[in-house]
Parts: sequence; C-alpha cells; structure tokens
Amino acid sequence: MASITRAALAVITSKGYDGLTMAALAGTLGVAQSALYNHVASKQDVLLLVEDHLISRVDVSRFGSDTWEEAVGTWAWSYRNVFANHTPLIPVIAVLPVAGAPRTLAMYEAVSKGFLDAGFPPERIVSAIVALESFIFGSAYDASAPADIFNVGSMTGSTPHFRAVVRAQDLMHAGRPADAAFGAGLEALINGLRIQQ
Amino acid sequence: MASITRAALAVITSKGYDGLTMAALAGTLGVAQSALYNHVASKQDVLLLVEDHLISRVDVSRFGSDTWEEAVGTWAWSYRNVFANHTPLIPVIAVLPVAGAPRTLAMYEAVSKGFLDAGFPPERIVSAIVALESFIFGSAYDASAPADIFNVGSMTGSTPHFRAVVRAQDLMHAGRPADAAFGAGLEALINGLRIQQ
DNA sequence: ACCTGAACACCGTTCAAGT
DNA sequence: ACCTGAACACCGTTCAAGT
Repeated sequence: MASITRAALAVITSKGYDGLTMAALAGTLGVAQSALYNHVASKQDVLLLVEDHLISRVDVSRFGSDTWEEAVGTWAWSYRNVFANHTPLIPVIAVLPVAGAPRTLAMYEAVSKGFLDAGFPPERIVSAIVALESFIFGSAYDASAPADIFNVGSMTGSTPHFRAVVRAQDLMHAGRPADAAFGAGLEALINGLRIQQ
Repeated sequence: MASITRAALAVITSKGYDGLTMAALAGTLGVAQSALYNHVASKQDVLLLVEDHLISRVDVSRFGSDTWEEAVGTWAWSYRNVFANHTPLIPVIAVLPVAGAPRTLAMYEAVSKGFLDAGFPPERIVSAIVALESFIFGSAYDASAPADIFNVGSMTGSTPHFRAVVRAQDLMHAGRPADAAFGAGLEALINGLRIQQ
C-alpha cells in the first residue's frame, strides 16, 4: 500500500479535515476501508502520522547560525504558519507523547540545543519552550479565524471601550491583524524570556 | 424545557465531552432528541452556549483596583484554569464571532477598559489581548496533557540535549511543570508587552 | 410553539473469510 | 501478511405527524 501519510495529506488538501474520513483515505489508496487497519490502529494514528510529517516543515535551521532571538523568531513563525492550515492537529500535538513521533522529538532536540548554546539555564528551558509552543498553537487558531471575528453586531451600545480599541486597530490597517498580534506577542515573549534568563 | 446550558454542563461533568451527544443531552432533559432542534440549530450551538456560560467564571474584577500587571495576571490564570477542563471548547471560542456570545463580549469590554485605563496605546490593545489569549488557549491544552508527555521512551540515544533539559527541569520538581511554564510565559509576556507600550 | 417517532446519511471499527 | 465484504454500534440532523 502506498504511503498513508501522503494519501492523508492529499485528502486534506482537496477536501479539508472534514473530508478526511477512513473511507476517503481508503478510496484514495484504492483499497477497502478495513484494509487500513492492517497499517494503523485508529484514525488518531493517521493524524499522528500527518502531524509528525508536517513538523519537518518547521524551520530549526537558524539555531547555531543566527542569534538566539532570530533563531527563535524563525522557528516560531514557521511553526505557526505550518499549523495555521492544520488546526485540527493542534489537539493531537499539544497532548502528544513525544515517544511516538520521531521528527517531533528531533525538533525538540534541535531547539533544546539552541537554547543551551545560547546560555539558557538548563532547568528553565523546558518551561520556555512549552510557553512558546503554547503561544504558537493558540496563535495558529487565531490565524485561521475569520477576519470579522470582532464585529460586535447589534450589541454595540454596551461595549464602548472594546469598540474603541477595535476601531483604533482597524484605522492602522497594518497588514493582517493576526500577524500583528503574533508579531507583538512573540517579540514580548522573546524579550521577556531573555530577561528572566 | 429546562436550561440546555445547565443540562449540557451536567453531561460534560458526568461523562466528559466524548459523552456530550445530542442523545445524552436529550436524555438528561427528558425529551426526544429531535426536540432539541426547536431550541438550537446544531450541536455547535450547544457548545457556544456552554462557552459563553463558562466565560462568566473568568475573573476580570481586578481591572480598576489592582495594578495592570496584577489584573492581567489574575485574568489570565483564571481564564486558563477554566478552559483547561474544557479544551474541546477552545476551537469554538478561538474562532468565535463575538456577536453571538454576550458574556464573552462583556469580558472583552472589561479587559479593554483595563488596558485603556492603564495607559496602553489604543491601537495596540487588540493585538495585546489576542496575543495573551492565544497564549492562554495553548496553555490550557498543555495543562490538560498527560504528565509524562516528554518521556522519550526507547529513542533516547539521539536526543541528548533534549533529555538533559527535561532532566534538569525534573530535578527541580517545583510543582506542576505546566504551571511553571504558564507562570514563566505569562510573566515574560506581561513584561514584554508593558515595555512595547 | 413545541413535541414524538422514525428515518436518513453518515462515521470509525471489527471480524470472518479469503489469497 | 494483507486484503475484501459485510456487519456493528454509533453520530447529528430532518421531517411528517401530532398536541
């Protein structure tokens, strides 16, 4: 049987995650649905395969060449951008034991080495990476949200301050709001973690 | 029919989100499953009702009395703790148009006013709140993850740096790792955002 | 306006039977 | 070792018929 991972990505690309069913996956591979269970134990296993494949698109190459701040920035932006198009995987990866995902583990190894080389205290590195990752996952959701999410509709009267800050941001129209929020948060987090160190 | 929101919360408490089916919800209310559709358009509507109810448990009371840093801290901790037990709602809320959720909108109003009163530039407030919220949602997932998520299992040989930082953190055993990561990230984010301002 | 009962179009998973 | 075909136990949603 051809690669289940490849077939799953093809289905996701053409039909989205709602269209990623075991039946559609089997159809793409040209086999009966039940045949899939000779290669994976469950649909959750399929999502895990996809997750561990996508992780290899995350850019950890700057650790060791750029400064720590720049390397973290490149890593975080690429990580968010990859999963913004795959938000249904976030519940999977956020709770994923690393033991079953070799490429995910390799990413943590590269990032950990980058933090150690930058002089971070070892006992604070896991917390720092987890904090950055939490921010990245939440931001991936935000990047996938509709643009008019903060439209208050008819209930405008009772929320003057909220309306004012939404309008103040709109007037700047400096690119996509989700990108502005991610950029501001990432800079704050990087600077804040650097200071704690 | 008694409150759908109350009944949904009862089902979630006793059977979890996997057990929250339209059949179980109807059973708790003592009506036929199809009767639910006279009150909600879909199961997504039920999740929305639950989300907007839970938001009222988030503590925004410190804005206006405590310092900005302390008020944001109280808000963020309570927000994360509420949704750590309701992670299936995160995809709902993260992409939710505020127009349909009055209590969620009221929370944004209170937080926006807090930021304005603290002297934040209006055009940066939406980004700051979205960044904090993204961190909070991602951290809620992390808080719900199994404790041994970073156990590398059998692939120990190829990840010396990652193993070293996980061990360094374990040796401190300073409370729950998820709480340490959230505390460190939140402090970094608050300080970093304050400086940008 | 709100309810019931039955049906519909799915879904992931299992398993006996084959090769 | 890997496949097929059929079945199973669900799931959310619809709709004619009632009150």
